[in-house]
Amino acid sequence: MAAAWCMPAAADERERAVAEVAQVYERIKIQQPLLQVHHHYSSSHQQLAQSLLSDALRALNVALSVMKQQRPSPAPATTPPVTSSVVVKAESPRSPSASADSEAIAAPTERRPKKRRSSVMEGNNKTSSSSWVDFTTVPYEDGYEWRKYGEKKINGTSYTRSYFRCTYKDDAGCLATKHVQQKDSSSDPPVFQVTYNNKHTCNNGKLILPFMNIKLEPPVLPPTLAVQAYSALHDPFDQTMLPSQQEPSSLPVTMQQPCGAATSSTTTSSCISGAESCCDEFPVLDMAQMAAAAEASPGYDLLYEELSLLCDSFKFY
DNA sequence: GAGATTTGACCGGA
DNA sequence: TCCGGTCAAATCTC
Repeated sequence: MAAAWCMPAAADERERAVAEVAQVYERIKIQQPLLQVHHHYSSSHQQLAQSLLSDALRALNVALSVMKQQRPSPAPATTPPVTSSVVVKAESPRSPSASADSEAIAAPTERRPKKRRSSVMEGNNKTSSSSWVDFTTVPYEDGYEWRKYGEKKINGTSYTRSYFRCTYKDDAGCLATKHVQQKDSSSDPPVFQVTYNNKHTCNNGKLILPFMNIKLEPPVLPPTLAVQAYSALHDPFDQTMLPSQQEPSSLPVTMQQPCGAATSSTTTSSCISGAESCCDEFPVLDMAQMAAAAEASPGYDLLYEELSLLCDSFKFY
């Protein structure tokens, strides 16, 4: 059965699954700051939510690491959104007067002619590179640094779209870009659509989680940890979720027997990357407790929803 | 003064 | 021709 994991037929599904898990990881990570915003929560609720989120992020990262480890061909940094931070400023931070002044001073005459672009624009390579979309209410920093390089009013939208590229584009040749578009819906908090293009090739794939103040590196972990991750994200009594009982199209159970051995760990900077040290204290999430917290405080609905999504993502494993 | 942001122009695809 | 994405000069911030 482990062989099935390595079969090319499963590659697409695996890629999809990895992307899905990574997306949930990203969303949880991005929405963590919500806990800091809602000060009216009791400290115990905050602690609970914090704990749950930290556990979920750790578990997800472990699972992602194992999944990536088992890919048939090495595809470094193809994981979509285990990345990226969005720094969206309030509309036009520049003061109106400054803007007006600059216009009055510089506007009248034409700008100098610009250099002609090279024949192939960077963006035109997108067909062969990755692109994915995320929706978030808190487009905060998430570990990568971005530089804004443009802003456009897009037809049919009420808000301008901001364009960002990796700060290290020049230094490291990182081609990661993204654009942020606030949705028209009058939801509170506002929802932003973040579209990512290309993966980060900078920073050696390190992921910095500012909220938890730890660094995660793509770890090399024993597959048993992934099983723990799976267990941690499920009601341990819900046997219907066991992969062996999934429909035929679902992915096989492979974490216990990966194609390639993954035993050595070169990472040291975080608990998640330190496999051995984490095994003993790997969390077991109490979903009932989480649901209760969600009921007790409306703000937890989002978090609960994210974690439920997370669990769903693991059903196929 | 260096680096980041703003913003109109430019470019290519549909 | 329109539109989305990018460029790059001008401007701002530290």
